[in-house]
Amino acid sequence: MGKNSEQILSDHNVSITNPRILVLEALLENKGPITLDELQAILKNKVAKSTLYRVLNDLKKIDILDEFTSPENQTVIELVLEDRAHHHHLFCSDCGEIIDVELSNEFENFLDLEIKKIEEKFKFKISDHRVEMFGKCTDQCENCKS
Amino acid sequence: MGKNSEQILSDHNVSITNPRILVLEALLENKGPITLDELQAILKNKVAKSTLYRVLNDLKKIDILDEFTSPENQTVIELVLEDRAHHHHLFCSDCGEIIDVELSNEFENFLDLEIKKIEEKFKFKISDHRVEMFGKCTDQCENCKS
DNA sequence: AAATAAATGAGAATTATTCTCATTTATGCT
DNA sequence: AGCATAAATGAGAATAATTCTCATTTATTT
Repeated sequence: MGKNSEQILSDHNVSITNPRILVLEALLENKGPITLDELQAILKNKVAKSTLYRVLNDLKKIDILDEFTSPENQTVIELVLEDRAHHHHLFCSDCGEIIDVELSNEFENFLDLEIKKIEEKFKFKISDHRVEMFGKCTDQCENCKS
Repeated sequence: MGKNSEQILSDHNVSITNPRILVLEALLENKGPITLDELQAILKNKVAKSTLYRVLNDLKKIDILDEFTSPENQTVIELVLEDRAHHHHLFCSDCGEIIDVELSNEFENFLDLEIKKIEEKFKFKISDHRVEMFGKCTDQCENCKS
């Protein structure tokens, strides 16, 4: 099984505190992206709202938290540990579900070539990229059943 | 030269009003993505803030406005007229510049194949996608010179 | 040109996020 | 283990972003 939250914190030289542990545990348990609203609901009465924002910023600073915005303009966060493979996201506009997706190595190689071309054309140094896909899940999804 | 703003509005069956024209003209003039802050600055004293938000929502409803969030969490908007080629975005973390990028047909075809695989695997119907690239522009950029 | 429906401006209300500061908790040292 | 110090937290105030309200103005239809 994966690292526990205290391990993660000490690995990154930040102090081990209860709110940080609670946030990390919630994110580890969820496995995958989660909206800020959902996380707040999970941690209600356990972590003060201001502290939650602070902890999330702390995790961003030590580079283990990815934050992005859903097509519905919801803030979405996701733990990115070293062992997580590079991946992308799939959004369902019906139920709001966000799914981690891995694309083939073949594809990623092709994209890397494209990126080299872009770097030359625009005199850029590109350090990262993200592919987002938008659509609807059909019927097998928990959320859509409701 | 491209369509004028009144044309665009009537093409989409929405009434032609001054605030809408001003917003469209600002977006047409800018050509490319613009942050909400920048747009607000351009339209200060010309369009009320509440009206600006409303107009942007109107444009989204008629599907000619794309909104997304920069890595710095800035709201970014961009006019998407029918004649705009499908494209992606390149973000500079130094100066905040956002550049429209077109990727090769070859690449888009490859990506479409990948997307078909994803659709099967996750039982999704994918209607759109977006590739975002993050990096730094080197030295030729207006903003970075300052 | 009048009647009706829709859009606007101004600011209030709401929501999201950051900040302040007194108190609590973690860490390093002995 | 126990103290001293620095860091983190909770609660709510402050700020920023967005939506809402409603009286007035502007478009549209006839």
